[in-house]
Amino acid sequence: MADGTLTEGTVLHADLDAFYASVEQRDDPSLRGRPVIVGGGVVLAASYEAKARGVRTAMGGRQALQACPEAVVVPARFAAYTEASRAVFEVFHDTTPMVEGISIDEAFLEVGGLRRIRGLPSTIATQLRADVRARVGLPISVGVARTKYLAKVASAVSKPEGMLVVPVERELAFLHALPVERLWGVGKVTSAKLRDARIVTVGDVAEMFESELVQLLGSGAGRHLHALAHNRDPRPVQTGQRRSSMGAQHALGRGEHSPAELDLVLLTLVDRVTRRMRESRRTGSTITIRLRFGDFTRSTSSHTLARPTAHTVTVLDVARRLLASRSGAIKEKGITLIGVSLGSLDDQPAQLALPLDVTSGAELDDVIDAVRNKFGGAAVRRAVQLGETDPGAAPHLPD
DNA sequence: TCTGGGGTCCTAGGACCC
DNA sequence: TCTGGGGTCCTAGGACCC
Repeated sequence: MADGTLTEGTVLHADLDAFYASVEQRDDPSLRGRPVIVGGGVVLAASYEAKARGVRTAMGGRQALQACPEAVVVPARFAAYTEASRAVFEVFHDTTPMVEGISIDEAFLEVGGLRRIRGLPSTIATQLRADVRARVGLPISVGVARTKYLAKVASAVSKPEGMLVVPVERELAFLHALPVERLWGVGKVTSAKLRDARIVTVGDVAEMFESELVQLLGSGAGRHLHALAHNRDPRPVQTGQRRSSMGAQHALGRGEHSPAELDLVLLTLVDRVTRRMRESRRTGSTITIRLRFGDFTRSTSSHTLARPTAHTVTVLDVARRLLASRSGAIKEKGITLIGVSLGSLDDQPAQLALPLDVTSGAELDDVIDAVRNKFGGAAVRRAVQLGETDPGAAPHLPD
């Protein structure tokens, strides 16, 4: 760069700070400056005041209150977080068209093409933080670097409410000083394996041969970590990424749960997922149920349909059979969580034109005839039209 | 003091196909 | 009587992320 001795990367990683807790503090001034915990059973989010006293995300609620008895515990308001996220992403999109959302509260932004109109990446990042604060009222941290991964590390290091630019010339020095746990993909298990092998910093990882890491961690994780430790991360910021599965889950209390109760939970979950899918005009063909048992072990079972669907009854039927296939384990160990998800997502609105699963043209004709006889030709045309333009709006037929 | 509610990606074996 | 190499899909489980 002509106007500085150090070169700026063009990838921004923007990450809202203590997102859920910050929304609560924004909406209720009495919570500002105080330790706030969102969620009861486990901590979904903790404000920085609470984090300073040792409260961590995913911690048990009672443990959190032991660490910080003066904390204010508030229930989660997911609708408010979704709305806040939407508003923040609007600011992102006003900053650059190249936005890749990663989760409800973070995104990558490519700003390399904006130099002439908006200035250096660091200038854009500063403006972005001010804009989010002014327009949405939330604190956000931003990392600036040449690669996505490094930008993400930089934003994490800069928290809370900070900003960190890692100049290209200083990438490796910055990276190698960090603990291995900062590497994307190093969690509890991998961290323990690495530490057993006396690999403590990213620099330690960088000194190893790729083959050694592969031997230690398997080929996928080994190669991945080796690349990250050398800051090799060629992935560009990509817009238009679509989710590949959609699901819903529900934690059950310990103790007995009758089959009727489990079936009701299952129905509620299936209804939630399929409704969301119809709203976003997606269908899916692989149905997975996820269970957690009383001893905290887990299992999943899945079934793939011949054709994708978003039809409640079709999915429910499969989910019921999958659940029934695990009834032995449920009886034996007790059940504490049920989840349902649909994968292999697809856009197939035609499949939803009629919310009935038919497997042949003849069956489809029978259905259409039945509808025509009962409701008249106008109803058929309207259903088909709705199905083509907005599958989620296709009316369900009465029994 | 036990433990939300979403997601992604990887591995590995078996079935099946050419 | 012996029997390769490669590919894809499905299922189950595990690690990890926010």
